Amino acid sequence: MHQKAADLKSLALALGLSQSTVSRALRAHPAIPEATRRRVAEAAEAAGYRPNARARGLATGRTETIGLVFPLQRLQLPETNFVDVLAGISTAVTARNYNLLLAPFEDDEEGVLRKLASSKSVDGVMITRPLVRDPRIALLNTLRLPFVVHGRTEAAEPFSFVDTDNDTAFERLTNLLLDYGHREIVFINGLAQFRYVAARAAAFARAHAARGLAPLPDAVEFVSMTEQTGFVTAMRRLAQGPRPSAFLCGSVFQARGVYRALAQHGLAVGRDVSVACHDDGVRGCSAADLVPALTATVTSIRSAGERLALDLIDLIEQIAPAPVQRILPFDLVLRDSVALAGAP
Amino acid sequence: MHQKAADLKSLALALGLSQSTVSRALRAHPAIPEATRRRVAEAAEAAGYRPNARARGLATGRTETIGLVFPLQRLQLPETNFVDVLAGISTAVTARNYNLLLAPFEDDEEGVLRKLASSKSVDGVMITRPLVRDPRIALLNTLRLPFVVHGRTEAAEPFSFVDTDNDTAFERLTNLLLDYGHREIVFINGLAQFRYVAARAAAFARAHAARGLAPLPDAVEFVSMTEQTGFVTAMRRLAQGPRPSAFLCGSVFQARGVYRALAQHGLAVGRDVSVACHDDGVRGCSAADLVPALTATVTSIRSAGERLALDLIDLIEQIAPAPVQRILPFDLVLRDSVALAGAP
DNA sequence: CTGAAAGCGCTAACAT
DNA sequence: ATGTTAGCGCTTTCAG
Repeated sequence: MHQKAADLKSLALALGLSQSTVSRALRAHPAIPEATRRRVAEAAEAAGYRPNARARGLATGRTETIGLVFPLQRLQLPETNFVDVLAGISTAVTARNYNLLLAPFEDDEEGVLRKLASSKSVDGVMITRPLVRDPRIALLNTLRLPFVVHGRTEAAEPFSFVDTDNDTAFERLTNLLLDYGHREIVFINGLAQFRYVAARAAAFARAHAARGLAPLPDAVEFVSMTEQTGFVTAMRRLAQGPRPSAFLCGSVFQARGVYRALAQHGLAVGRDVSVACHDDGVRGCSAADLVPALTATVTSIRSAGERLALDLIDLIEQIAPAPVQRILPFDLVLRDSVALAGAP
Repeated sequence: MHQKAADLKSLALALGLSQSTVSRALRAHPAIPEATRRRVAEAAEAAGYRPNARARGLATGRTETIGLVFPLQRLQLPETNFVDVLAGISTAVTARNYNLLLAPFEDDEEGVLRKLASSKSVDGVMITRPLVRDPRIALLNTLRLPFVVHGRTEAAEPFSFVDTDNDTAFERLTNLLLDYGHREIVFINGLAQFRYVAARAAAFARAHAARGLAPLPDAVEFVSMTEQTGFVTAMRRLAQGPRPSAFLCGSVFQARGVYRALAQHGLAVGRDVSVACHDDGVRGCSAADLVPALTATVTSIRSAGERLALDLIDLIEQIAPAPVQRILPFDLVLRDSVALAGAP
């Protein structure tokens, strides 16, 4: 047995067939009879043949690789849901037999996108955390690089996205607190530049308006999504002016900080001050595990990641017509952190 | 302005040069005079030219892409240092202008490695968490795919690795506890199949033996590296037999669990029972932040990830001769969790 | 049903 | 210093 390169040419030679026949047989081209297909498949198996991805890509114009573009910084934060998104994406690419190219950037995201597009190293990309108005949409459209956004944004042109139903979730959370009689609600939201943060703030306002109620002045705090920020913000709000009757948080991280602040003030979550939040299902950070258990709208950011990749692949393979726009559902789970306002 | 394909051919045509000259000029080949180089560079810039990565790869046999092969499961654990490794790797590939291909697997790691090798989609790979005897080393060597291992293993053939100095770290940690007079030390270690776990256990034994001391029977617990496991294991050891005088932990996660177990038993860390551990510098999980602050050997797993990628790239570009074997240093940081044994 | 031949876009001898 | 000419390993017309 001589160790040949195990490429198409040598396979064809060994089988006494032409390269094209072997190529077709391997890809189960209809014009190839079952018998030949089998024979070729066996020879390929025996030789340990695998097509050279680059050569195939050069010939077909496709790489079966998708890219994930993200700020390097997102891996450096002490708290991040990025891993969960990545886990979902990994599941999807494994299932669909695609490769995943990680494209971190420090500041020049546009450069990275341009490079991915023109070097043809991926068939499409996923981008995350869109701004309220996000220039990447227009860029990717002109680059003609298929893409799916994790989250929505305002854009003139249509684009594909996978997003949590933030509007409804925060409307329901706000309504829940209002139903329980809370009128002084502080909403610890995320940073204002992100579209989902804006959507949540709008939902909060909408729920109040629908009942002819006005939120507290400065009801909404636009801060980062960390335990520390949740803590600091809650401490500040507890120190100044009348005590809020409830806190609404954008993430379990923030809610943890709020719990800590309340404990520090000797206030019992639920009895003294209610807390509710949105729970993305980040590993090891479940609203259910706080004490007392935290009322939350729960989704799975992991499956959002999975859908993100699956939708992109469908788009690339034209299984789905563009744009694919998907809004993921959530459950509102009542636990112990919300109680009637002004109870004993 | 007509929108040409912006490939080498059209560039060459527009410039009135041959493809090869343009190709050379773009890569600053010495035989090309500065004037031409400039002219070409400007035209390329203007046309927005970027080489087609696949075509270049096919011609050169190189992709400027490295792969990271890992069990999908590692992204699903509630506690993992994987993100930190990934952050380091991302920094390195960004700096060296390489691409990073993520290759998750469910069970068939060998299949993934074979595929990466034969499809020629990466120039080399990084593998992690080697077993005591790891079959991947031999496989990768026969596949002739350049690789660097995060961690060491027993192997007949030489291979490149980046590893923490586990032996020395755990020898020093053990010696520290012994110096403080502790004789009943429980070592909450990792799972026995991993080589670094075995190395740590050996260091623990060595430190005892050097003083003619015998560890407790069943001194070493081979369990997973989570807070929960640390908690459960410590609870068990506290319930059965004489109370250990100190706990040594493999990770801050486990140490957190030990802290919780001690609190539950009304024991004060430091005063009643000492605790020491190894701290990989995982984001948001620093030994310094526990209360009381935890004595630990500290390293940066992030920079280990960075070295891992840098060494692989050096190997690929033959900047460094194989094998590159790097053992990373650590600091032993004394904090408040270790006190003299049998003190008031 | 199968084969011959022409690319895909680039690099790298080998000329000149 | 620049051009000519083969490929790299595969897919895909186009003929038979």
